[in-house]
Amino acid sequence: MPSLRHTIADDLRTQIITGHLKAGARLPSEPVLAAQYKVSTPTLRNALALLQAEGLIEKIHGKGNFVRHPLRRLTYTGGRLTPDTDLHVTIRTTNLRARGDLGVLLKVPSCTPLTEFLYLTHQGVTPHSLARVYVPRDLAPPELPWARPGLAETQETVTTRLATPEEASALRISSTLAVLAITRVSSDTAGRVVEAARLVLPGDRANALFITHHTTVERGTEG
Amino acid sequence: MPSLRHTIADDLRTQIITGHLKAGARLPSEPVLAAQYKVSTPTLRNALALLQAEGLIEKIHGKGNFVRHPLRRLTYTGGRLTPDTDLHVTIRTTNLRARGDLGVLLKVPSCTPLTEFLYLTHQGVTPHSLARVYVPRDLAPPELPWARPGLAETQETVTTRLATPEEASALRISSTLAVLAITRVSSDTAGRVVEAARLVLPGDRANALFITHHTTVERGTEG
DNA sequence: GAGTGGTCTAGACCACGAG
DNA sequence: TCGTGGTCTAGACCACTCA
Repeated sequence: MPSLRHTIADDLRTQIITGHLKAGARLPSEPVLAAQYKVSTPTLRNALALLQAEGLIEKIHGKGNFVRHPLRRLTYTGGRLTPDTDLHVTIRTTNLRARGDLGVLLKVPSCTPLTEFLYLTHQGVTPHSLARVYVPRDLAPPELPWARPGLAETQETVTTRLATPEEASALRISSTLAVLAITRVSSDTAGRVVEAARLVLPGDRANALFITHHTTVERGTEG
Repeated sequence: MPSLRHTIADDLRTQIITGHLKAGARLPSEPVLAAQYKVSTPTLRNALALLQAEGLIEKIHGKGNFVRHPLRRLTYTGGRLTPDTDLHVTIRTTNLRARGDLGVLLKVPSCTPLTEFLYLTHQGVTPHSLARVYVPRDLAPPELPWARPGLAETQETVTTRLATPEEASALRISSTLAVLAITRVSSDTAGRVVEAARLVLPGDRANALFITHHTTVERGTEG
């Protein structure tokens, strides 16, 4: 037996996909919709939360709920964001010292001098991704790490979790929205970690794409 | 100003991490906890939902809320699940025909005969991942696709979304829990799609790991 | 100030698990 | 049968946006 919120979400989803509700359109207010579906407002809000997680609607506090423009998805392609028109990047640089899990990630002792680059990308006025890139300060920092010669391997770990309140406000998303959290570690041929990065992408508008090119014969490297 | 649910989640999280609440222990019932924190039961449940999304607790209907054993995380490593002791796999084979997005994914015309492999992996009694693998029936199906010679490229797209009700019951997770959804497409040197797979991993207990080996010089392949 | 969504309350009833 | 979590109700109050 499907729950009420799923039934309502299914109905609204159909209206959006069929074009009955057009991209950019504002939905009726939550009390009005709740009355239409004969449910309480929390139940209606649960239904909208499902659509929000799917990236079909956008909730804007004080303004209303809006149908998202379809397929405006940000694609993270193994190592970098795909270039896109209308994409603005804000970078803030901070010097700090390794501590705790950051030291483990970079394989450096505690208190090693690091440089943190905080990237915040916007598409138009909409924030789209948040990245913290850490580089040991003794390594040449101004270049793009992935263009540096001697780079041997990049490991990327993808997980999903709910946005922290800080991320939610920086990315202007709900703190109940899941995000893709990517931890990227690049090392050179000597095994030294050249760069570590933590990326946060809103789950309702982001994909991560990884492409593996296979060589002719795959050796049986065990795991 | 932090919300009540975050404050409560922070407190419980601290108790779990410090070992004040031990792995496997059952938390007090939700009405009891709500009374302790002097909040309503929905608010307390919202706090627990945060911890559930982090993988710190497990909610079992009719039994209670339990502290999860730490770091029992399933890691999907670009192309396959890491072998693990105590891992059982159930496979169901179905013959069907391509339609809609499945045809697009496999780059075959509609109604092309396909074989679907439904994988359900368990760790002990706990379901851990759900995968649907599609192979065109005219290609040799019994082998493991990633061991087949002539395989040229694997593209994997990672997104996050909420579990569908069907996935939730198959994986025995809450339908409010985010999952990692991975679409994997493998093609051979001729550009034909050898295999397409849709994988679903519970977000509270799964990582996806991708390793890129860089060659000496990276050509400027544009995106 | 009017209208919107965000958070929270204090219940009710149902479905599941174990004795 | 009893206690558990899952769902839902009908409100209240606050924060944000815009006129």
